[in-house]
Amino acid sequence: MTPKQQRSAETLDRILTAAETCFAEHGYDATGVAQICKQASVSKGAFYHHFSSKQAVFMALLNRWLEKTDQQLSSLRQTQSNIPESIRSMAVVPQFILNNSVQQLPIYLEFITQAIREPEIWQTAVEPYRRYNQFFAGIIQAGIQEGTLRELDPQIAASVMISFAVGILLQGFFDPNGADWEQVTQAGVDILLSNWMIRE
Amino acid sequence: MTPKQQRSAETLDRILTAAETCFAEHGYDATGVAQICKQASVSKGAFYHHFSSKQAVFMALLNRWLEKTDQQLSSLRQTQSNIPESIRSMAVVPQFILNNSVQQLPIYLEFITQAIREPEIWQTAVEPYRRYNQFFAGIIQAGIQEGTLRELDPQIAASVMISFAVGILLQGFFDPNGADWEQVTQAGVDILLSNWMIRE
Amino acid sequence: MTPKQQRSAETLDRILTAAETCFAEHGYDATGVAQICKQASVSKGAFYHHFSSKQAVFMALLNRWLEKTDQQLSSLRQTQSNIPESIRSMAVVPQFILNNSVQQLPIYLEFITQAIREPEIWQTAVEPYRRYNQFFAGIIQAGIQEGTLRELDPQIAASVMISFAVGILLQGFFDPNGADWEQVTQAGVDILLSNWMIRE
Amino acid sequence: MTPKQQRSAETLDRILTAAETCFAEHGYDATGVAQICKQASVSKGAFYHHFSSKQAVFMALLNRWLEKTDQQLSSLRQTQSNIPESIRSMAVVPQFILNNSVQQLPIYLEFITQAIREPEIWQTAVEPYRRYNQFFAGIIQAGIQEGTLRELDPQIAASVMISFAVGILLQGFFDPNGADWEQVTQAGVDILLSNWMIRE
DNA sequence: ACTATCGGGACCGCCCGTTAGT
DNA sequence: ACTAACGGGCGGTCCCGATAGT
Repeated sequence: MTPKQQRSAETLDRILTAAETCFAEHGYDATGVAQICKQASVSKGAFYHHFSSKQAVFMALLNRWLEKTDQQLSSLRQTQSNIPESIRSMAVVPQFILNNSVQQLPIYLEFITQAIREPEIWQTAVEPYRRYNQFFAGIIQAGIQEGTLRELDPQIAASVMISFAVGILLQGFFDPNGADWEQVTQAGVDILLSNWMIRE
Repeated sequence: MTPKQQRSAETLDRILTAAETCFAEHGYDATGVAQICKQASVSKGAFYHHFSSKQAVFMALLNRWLEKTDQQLSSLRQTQSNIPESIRSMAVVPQFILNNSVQQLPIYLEFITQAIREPEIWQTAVEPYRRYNQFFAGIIQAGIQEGTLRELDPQIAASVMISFAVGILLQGFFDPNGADWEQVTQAGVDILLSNWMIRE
Repeated sequence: MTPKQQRSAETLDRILTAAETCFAEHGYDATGVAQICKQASVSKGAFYHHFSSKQAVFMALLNRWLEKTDQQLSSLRQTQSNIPESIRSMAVVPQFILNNSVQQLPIYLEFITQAIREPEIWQTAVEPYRRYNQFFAGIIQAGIQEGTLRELDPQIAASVMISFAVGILLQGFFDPNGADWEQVTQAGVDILLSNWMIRE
Repeated sequence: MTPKQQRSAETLDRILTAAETCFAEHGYDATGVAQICKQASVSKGAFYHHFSSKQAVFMALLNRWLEKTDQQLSSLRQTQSNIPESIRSMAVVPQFILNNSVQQLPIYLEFITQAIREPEIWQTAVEPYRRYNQFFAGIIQAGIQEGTLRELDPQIAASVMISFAVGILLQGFFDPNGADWEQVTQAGVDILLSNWMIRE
């Protein structure tokens, strides 16, 4: 890695981070390229050297997020205990997200909003999204095989679980004080497991 | 002079409808006032005669939607059967929405997105939102009283239920063919009720 | 004509005239819309209310010029004398143009240059251009019928005449002092007529 | 080091050729330096290593063209026959240009357009231009001396001839199918010679 | 109530040229 | 000799809103 390449990579990262901040704070449309450049202490020339358009930064941000999520998910699997315990421990995730990355959440909403209208964005997002579904379906499948979960359609079960999580996130995001989201999450997981687990 | 007022009301409605279409199709920011006017076959002057700004139309649209939702909710309650049956029958609602008003959905997402940043929008939206929660909490409360549901915190239960529904809507909207959302809804409702209902 | 319409027409004319000046002085590309607006004492909003783009002004200018040329040509025909005299008297035209509208000439060059690349411009320009050819062919035809010109192909003869005039204009424009263009014109016309006229 | 110099010369030529193509296709102003570099498969640094500015390439192109024209003109003189025949044989030149280098022609128009506004360009172009005039004047002078052309002002005659040719080129370029330019050229040359030649 | 004209700001994208580095 | 990264400014377009007039 020559010093030049390193500098270039730093610039690129500064732009991405600045863009993330700005988009999160003011939204994609309300954020100007000039604003991003200023925040990143980078000239417009540099900006357009690294990205072909404002959209491109948005896409890059999306990809960056998807990669990070991929990593976090795979690290989530390494639990030694049985599947039901595993699922129960996942109950902290929504709460964690709501507590730690509230400011990032508006961007995720915009990812979705844009994905509807920009086929390119949708294409980029839908593939990982479906993979995530498979990931959870796999966990449930494992639970069935290990004999701790009753026989159920893993795909459907995964979708139920994710729907529940997504709903909590969206509402916790929109109205953080409208409910005790921690309790709600807990209650939801309890209900799911009470139905899925095999009682001895 | 009634005919004049009527004409005025028609113009107003044309603007609102046009705005709804445009916002849904291209998004709030990407939609220009001129575009709305053209779609509504109305001059810009007329637009600004009826609305003080683009934001104002957006707010009006939001209010219109909230009112409609209010009506639909209250019509939902008039079920003669017992509460569990009532809830079970609600399972068709998400599917109905996904089938019939897909093109409207992007605008609801924008309502949320904007609500985060515009306190005025948030204020307008959060009150009805909480009311809806209460509405469902009330239903559950009724179920407990009528003896068909076990003792549970109505608020939490309502939130669980709504979270689940919201998650389904968001995903069914983002990836309609990613899962059989009808089955997922059915499965979710079954799980909830199996946990909530009092078994005899 | 209401006062409003009148004001609008004035604005439009101010823009056109300003654009003509700027284009002639600095060229189409080097002239900014802002510059035109400033010269015309008009806001950008007004500019884009009347014209959809910078190109549109250019086209309007072209049309304006073509119309003016149409008028001048038709007024040229009303000569009482015979055709050869008529043609001989036209010899003053190039000189007149070179003396009086030198500053306009760069625009005409740009009309041609752009016409090559913009089919829309070409379409607009080629029709009148061919009409002008017909006009001169008609004159020559008349000379043949009146018995002062020998039998010759009017189309070809007209093209020869016009080619000669165009060449003089282009060179007189590029290098005004490179030759005595008045004499050259005179000599050319003499040669043409000596060949075309019927000697008695 | 010869191989290095050769490589450098090749690069330079690639840039010039690429620039010629781009300028001809999109015009000087509409062509970006980046575009030229891409077409030449060369980096911007290399471009500015060889040329100080975009203008400089343009000038280099102009010079290249003038040199080539110089060569072609001098090769034109080597005719053994008498001057009138020589002139008559030149009638093929415009047709040849129109047939073979139509795509180059827009660039020549830009040479002229720019020459009007850039004194440096004008200076570069006007000297050869006048030399070309002298060249043709010399031919006519020779014709007079050899007794095949009548006594006439060689300068004026040359200008008449060139004007005619220039006019044909410009029109044949603007509207190739507007006339049979071959016939027009032929007719023009015939007229000129019928007037200039000494009849026996 | 409704229209046409207008004001001027601001945004995205690009462009020409420079420079640090190979 | 050649490259990639960068600087900063400008240009066309559009947009929201205001105003003068019907």
